[in-house]
Amino acid sequence: MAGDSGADGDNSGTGTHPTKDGKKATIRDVAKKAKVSLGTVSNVLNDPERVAPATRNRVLKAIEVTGFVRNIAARQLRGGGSKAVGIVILDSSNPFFTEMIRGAEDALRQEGYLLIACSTDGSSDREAMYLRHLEEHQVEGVLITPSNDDLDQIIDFHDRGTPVVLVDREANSGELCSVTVDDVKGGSIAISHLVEDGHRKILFVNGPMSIRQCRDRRAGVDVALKGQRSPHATDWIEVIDLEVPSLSIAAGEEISLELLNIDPSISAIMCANDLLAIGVMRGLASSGSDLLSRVALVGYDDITFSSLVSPALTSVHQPQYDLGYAAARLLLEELSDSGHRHHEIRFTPDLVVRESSIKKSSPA
Amino acid sequence: MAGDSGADGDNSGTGTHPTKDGKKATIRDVAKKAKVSLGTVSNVLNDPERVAPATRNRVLKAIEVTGFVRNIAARQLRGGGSKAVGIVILDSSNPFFTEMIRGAEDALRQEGYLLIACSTDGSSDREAMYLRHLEEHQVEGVLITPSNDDLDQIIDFHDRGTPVVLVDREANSGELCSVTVDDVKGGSIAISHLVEDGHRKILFVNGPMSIRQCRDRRAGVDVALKGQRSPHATDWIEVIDLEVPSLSIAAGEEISLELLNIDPSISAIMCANDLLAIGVMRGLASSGSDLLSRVALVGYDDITFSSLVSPALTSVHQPQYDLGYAAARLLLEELSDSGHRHHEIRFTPDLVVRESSIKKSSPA
DNA sequence: ATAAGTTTTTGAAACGTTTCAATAACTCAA
DNA sequence: TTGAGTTATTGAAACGTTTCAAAAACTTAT
Repeated sequence: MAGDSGADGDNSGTGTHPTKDGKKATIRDVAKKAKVSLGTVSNVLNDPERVAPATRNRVLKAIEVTGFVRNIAARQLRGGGSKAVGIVILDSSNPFFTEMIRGAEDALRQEGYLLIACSTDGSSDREAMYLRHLEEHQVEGVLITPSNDDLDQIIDFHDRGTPVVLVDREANSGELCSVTVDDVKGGSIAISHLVEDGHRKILFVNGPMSIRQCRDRRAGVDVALKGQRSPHATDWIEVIDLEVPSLSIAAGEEISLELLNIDPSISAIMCANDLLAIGVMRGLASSGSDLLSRVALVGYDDITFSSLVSPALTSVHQPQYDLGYAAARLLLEELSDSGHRHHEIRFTPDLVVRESSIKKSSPA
Repeated sequence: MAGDSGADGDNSGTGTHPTKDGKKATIRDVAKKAKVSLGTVSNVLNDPERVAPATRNRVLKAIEVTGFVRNIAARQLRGGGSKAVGIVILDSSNPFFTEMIRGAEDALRQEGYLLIACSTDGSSDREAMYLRHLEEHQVEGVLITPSNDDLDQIIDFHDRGTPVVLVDREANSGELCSVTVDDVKGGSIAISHLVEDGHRKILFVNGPMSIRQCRDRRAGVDVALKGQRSPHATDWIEVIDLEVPSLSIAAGEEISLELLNIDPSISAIMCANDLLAIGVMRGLASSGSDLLSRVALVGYDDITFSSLVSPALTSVHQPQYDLGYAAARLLLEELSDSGHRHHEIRFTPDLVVRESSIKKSSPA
C-alpha cells in the first residue's frame, strides 16, 4: 500500500466538492481516493473497529475531501431503515397537537430520526392518502391520532408491516401500542371541581359524540355524579347537554349566542375542550355579555394560551408534550425489540384552577 | 398470451397480501402475476398510455391482488426524486411558525410531497445536524428560517445541490429564493398608528439586535419618524429603546417588572413581537398593575391568539400561512424549471387595531 | 524459513425500480 | 401472401450501499 502523498492534484484548493462531472460524491469516489475497496469504506462508516487505524484515517480523509454524503435511499434499498417516522395529526393549528409534535420530535431527534408531519383535518380520505405516501417511503413507524373511530385502514396499514402507535386513542384489543390520557377521569375531576364549589346545575358543551374523547369526557361526568349521590343526599345535581358540530373556537363562538339566554339557574359551564371554551368566551365578550362574571367556566386540554385569555381558563391539563414524547419512545422500543408486546401508556390528567371558575356565586 | 383465468390458487380469498415469504410485493411479483416484463409494469405505473388496454388492465389487477406498494427508495436510487421537502423552523410552540408549516404543507400536498418538520430552537448546531440528515435523505428542497444571521452553512448546503427557499429572511445577494414580510414597513405602520393617536413618548421593547427582524422593525420606526418630522413640526416624538434577550412570553413577563415604574409621560409601548407583548400583559396583570388602562400597547405578528387575550392586542399582521404557502410554491417552481432564476416574494404587513391601543389618553 | 492463528481487505451479489435500444407483434395496403 | 409502417413489449444495465465468504496480509512461535 503506497502512501497517499496528496500529490494527485484533482480539485486542488477547496475543501469539499462533487465529482468532476458535477454529481455528488459516492462511496465509489471515496474508495478510489483512499485506494481501498467499496466494502472498506462501508466498514469505516458502519463498523469502524473492523478497519486498521491507518486505513480508517485515510478513508475518513477521503470522505472529507470528496464531500461524501451517504445516500439513505441506497442504504434503505439494501435493507437499512429509512430513519424517518411519520406523525399524523388532526389539526396543526390546535396547540394541543403542536406540543405533541414537539415531544415526538425531541424523542426521535435523540436517535437520529426525522419526523414527517401530516395533518388530516379529520378527513379519512386524507388520512388514507398520507398513509399510502408514508408506506411508499417505508417510514420505520407512524404515530397517529386517528381521523375517526374506524381504525380499519390504520390496522391494515400496520398489518402490511409498518409499526403504529396510536396517540390519544386506545387500541381496540391490544393489536397496537397506544398512548392516552384518561378522559373519563378528566371529565370526572372537572365536574367534581364544579360540584365541590357548590354548582348544582351545569351545562356541558360537548363536541360530536362520534368522537371518542367527547364520549369519554361526558362519561366521566356520569362517573363523578354517581359517586356524589350518596343515599341521603339532599340536593340534586343536574347536567344539561349541548352538542356542537366541532371542537373549535368558531363552534364555541357560535354556540355562545345561545348561551345569552340560558336558564339563570345554570351556574357553571363545562366545555369539552379549550378551543370551545375560548370560543364561548370570545363570543360572549363580542356580545357584550357579562355572563361569565356569574357563571363558572371550565375547559379541557390546558393548551398554552388558556392561561393567557381573560378570564384565565380553568382547564383539565393534558400532558401534550409527554404524550408525543412517550408515543415516540414506545415506537422506538418496538423498533428495537423483535419480541415486542403491545401495550398502552395512560396518563392521568389533573385540573388547573384559574380565574374562570373561581368564586362564582351559585344560585341560592 | 394465454388468459389468466384466476385458477392459480395462491393466497386464495383475501384481497391484498405480501409474497409467500412474508416480504412486501415488488414489481417483480406483479410482473410474474400479470405475465409481463418488469418494464411493462413500470410503464403501467409511469406511462400508462404506452401500454395496450388489455395488458394495462391485467397489470392493474395484479397490482391490486399482490398489494404492491411502490418503493420510493428504489425509484430515488434510479434517479427519481424523493418526493419530500424539509422545513426548518426556529420554534414549534410559536403559532407564527405552526401557521407557516400549515401553509407549506397544504401547497406541497397538492403535488404529492411529504413535509419533514425540523425545529432548531435557534441552535446553529442543531440546524447543521438537520441539514445533514435532510441531505442524506436527498430531500428535493428545504424551506428554512435561519437560526442566525450567518447564512454560510445554508449556502454551502444549497451549493451541494439542494434547492433552498429562505422564509422570513432575505438572501444576501440573489443566491437563494426567499419569502419575507417587509418588517421595516411593519415597524413604520405600527409606530405611525401610535403617533397618529397622539402618542409622543413611546417605549420600544425589542429583542436582540443581532436578529434581523428586530433590527428591521426598529428601523421602520426611524423611517416613520423621519416622515413625520416636517420642518415646522411643533411637537417632538421620542422613542425609548429597551432590549430583552429573547422574543418570548417569558422575556415579556420579566421585563414587565421594570415597566411598573416607567416614566409617566410614556403613553405607549410597542413590542417587537406578540409573544413579548403577551408576556408584558401577563406580567402586569400578575403584578396587579393597571398600567395598560393608561398606556397603549402594540405587538407584532398577529398570531392566532392575539385577538383572544385581554385587552385584545393591536398587532402588525403577518400573513403566516401565506408565507409558508408561497415559500413552498416558490420551491416547487424551482424544481420544475431548469432555467430558474432566484427571486424574492415580499409581503406587506398591515395593522390590525384592537382594544390594546384604542382610546388611551396621551399626556397633555 | 515455515506453519498456524488472527486481522484486514476485497469484491461479487443483492436490494427494487426505471430507462431505452432492440425485438416482437400488429395493422394495413398492394 | 408479402412488405412497410406503427405499436407494444422486452430485458439488460444502471443507480449507491451493504453484506459476508473468500482471499490476502499480518503476527507469532518454532
